[in-house]
Amino acid sequence: MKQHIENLVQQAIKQLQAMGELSEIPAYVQVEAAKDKQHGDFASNIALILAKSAQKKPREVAERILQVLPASPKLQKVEIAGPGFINFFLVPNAMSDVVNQILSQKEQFGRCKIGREKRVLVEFLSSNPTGPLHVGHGRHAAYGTVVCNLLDEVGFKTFREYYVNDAGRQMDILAASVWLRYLALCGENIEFPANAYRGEYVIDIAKTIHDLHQDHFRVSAKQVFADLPPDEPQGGDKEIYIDAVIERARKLLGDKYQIIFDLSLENIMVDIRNDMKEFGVHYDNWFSERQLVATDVVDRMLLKLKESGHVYERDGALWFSSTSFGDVKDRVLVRANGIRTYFTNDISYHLDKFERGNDLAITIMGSDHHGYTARIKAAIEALGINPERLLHMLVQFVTLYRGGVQAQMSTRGGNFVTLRELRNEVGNDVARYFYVMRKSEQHMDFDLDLAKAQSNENPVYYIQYAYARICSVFKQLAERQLQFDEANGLKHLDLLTEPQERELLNTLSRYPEMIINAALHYEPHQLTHYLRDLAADFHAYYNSHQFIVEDVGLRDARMALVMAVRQVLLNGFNLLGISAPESM
RNA sequence: GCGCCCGUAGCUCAGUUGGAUAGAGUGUUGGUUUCCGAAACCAAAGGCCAGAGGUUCGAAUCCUCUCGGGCGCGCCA
Repeated sequence: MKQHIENLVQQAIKQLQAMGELSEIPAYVQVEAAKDKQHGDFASNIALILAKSAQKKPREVAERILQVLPASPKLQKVEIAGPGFINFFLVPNAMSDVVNQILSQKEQFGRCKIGREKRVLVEFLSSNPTGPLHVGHGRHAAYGTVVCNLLDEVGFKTFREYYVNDAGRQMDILAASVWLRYLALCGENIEFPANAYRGEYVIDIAKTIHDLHQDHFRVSAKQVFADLPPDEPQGGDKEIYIDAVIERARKLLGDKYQIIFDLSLENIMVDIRNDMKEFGVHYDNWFSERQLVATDVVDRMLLKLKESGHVYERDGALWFSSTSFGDVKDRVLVRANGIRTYFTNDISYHLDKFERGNDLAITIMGSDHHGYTARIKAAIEALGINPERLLHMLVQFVTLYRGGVQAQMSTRGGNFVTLRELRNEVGNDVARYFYVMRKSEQHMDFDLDLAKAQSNENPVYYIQYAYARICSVFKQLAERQLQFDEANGLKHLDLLTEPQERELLNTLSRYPEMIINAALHYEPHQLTHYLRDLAADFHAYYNSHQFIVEDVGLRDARMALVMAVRQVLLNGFNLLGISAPESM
């Protein structure tokens, strides 16, 4: 409908241009749903925009547009208001056709092809596999999934990937932590390093290993700690100390070190995969940094970068002059000790993404890493790839609130730490919905009391209740031995003239454009807001009119409308990944 | 110190390339059920869009500055 009116206006101004009354016309005509019912159903500010170049008063321009505006059976009246807005009033059931569309297109309603099957690799979450996922990660998982769903819905081909950072120092710290816990289980007297991973899960992994291999990896505590530098509590440096512990573990364990390392990694990854599976988050690929490093892609990348002329040596290290591409300082690729940085591997990973034939690569990451985007884009550009093909979406932190006060989030504190605990407490649907109902770059307060409220306060139940209510109406119809005749309903859509029905038709017809907007801006919250609106329109309708009435034509028409509402709710739920309960 | 993000109702937040009287939820107050599910609906109250300048027909939105909050600025990942 919006499109229809835009076309009419477009035709009108083209004609005026042909008549020499307008010099330049804008690339597109802006028509939007009027906020105030007194302003009709749609409004356009086109006359205000054209006024300057036409050197006329806005209202005069509007007059001229109206005079040449093509007639349409959908329009009841068109008028000029305020400083020069053109308000369009539709005939009472101009929108009713949308019911027809929804009921015939079903789950296809809202899909389109503007993505033109472009391939988009979306990397999200990608946390270090050094522990279970916590509540902050949940937001990444939910946001990433829904963004992908939206992109697929408008015709892109997404590929969902988790980059497993299994190659860095953090992993060695984990392996060492597990080993020390394991030694304690063997009966050794272990002083746990200040900088080691202290979570319960480390002990669990150690137990698993001990159950499996008994004392196979046992070394006396005396050997482990002999001649190590002092740890932080003893006045030393915890970083230096933990590195020394790792070195010692490698030396004492030899080949067995890798077994501990792999078992630790495997345990964490199994946990993360299960967590994601339970949360309904699907990945097409789990991309291992270690496997990446094992290929020649890093070497090839470095060669290409050198050929680009933006690489130099200084202080024994190899540098990339990212400042040539707008970064604030140059970055090290290969350290003086010969070891490549995380950055180097990551550039290679990104090169690989594009070599795999993706048109676009989206990285969803924590906003605390925003300083990282400039250098990686710089590297991509240096490699001859258009940096606009790489997009970074930032996700802000999550703060939990319980009883109005901030819940403890530290690893030590007993309250929520993990995503799994949150899901168990509030349920997957609520967690999913809450995570995406705020703009991603907005810092989020997660109110646990609200999330757990099985009542009117909870926005998830509000929209699910609308769905269940509609299902209930159809059950009621059957109980009264009545049939719903869809064809008959569609034939009588012109009977839907109540204000609540108009409102509902209006909201339903907004759905496709809302999906496009949400997808193209990577904003799932637009969908949650829309569903809230739709549910509210339905509840208002429900409370003011009976659907199951004597008049068969009216009854079928109303049932058709309500069925269309149910379909759109379902489509939205599917995109969000929440359930559609037929009763609650 | 430099850079990025943010500041909208008591609270949590929308506000789509600048548009008409800035909107929801929640909370507060009052009302609605012989009727398909009251997890609902209706109504009232609640605002100097952090502050000050500027751009123009028109600013929550764009520019500059100030204040206040978050996050970055490793040969870590």
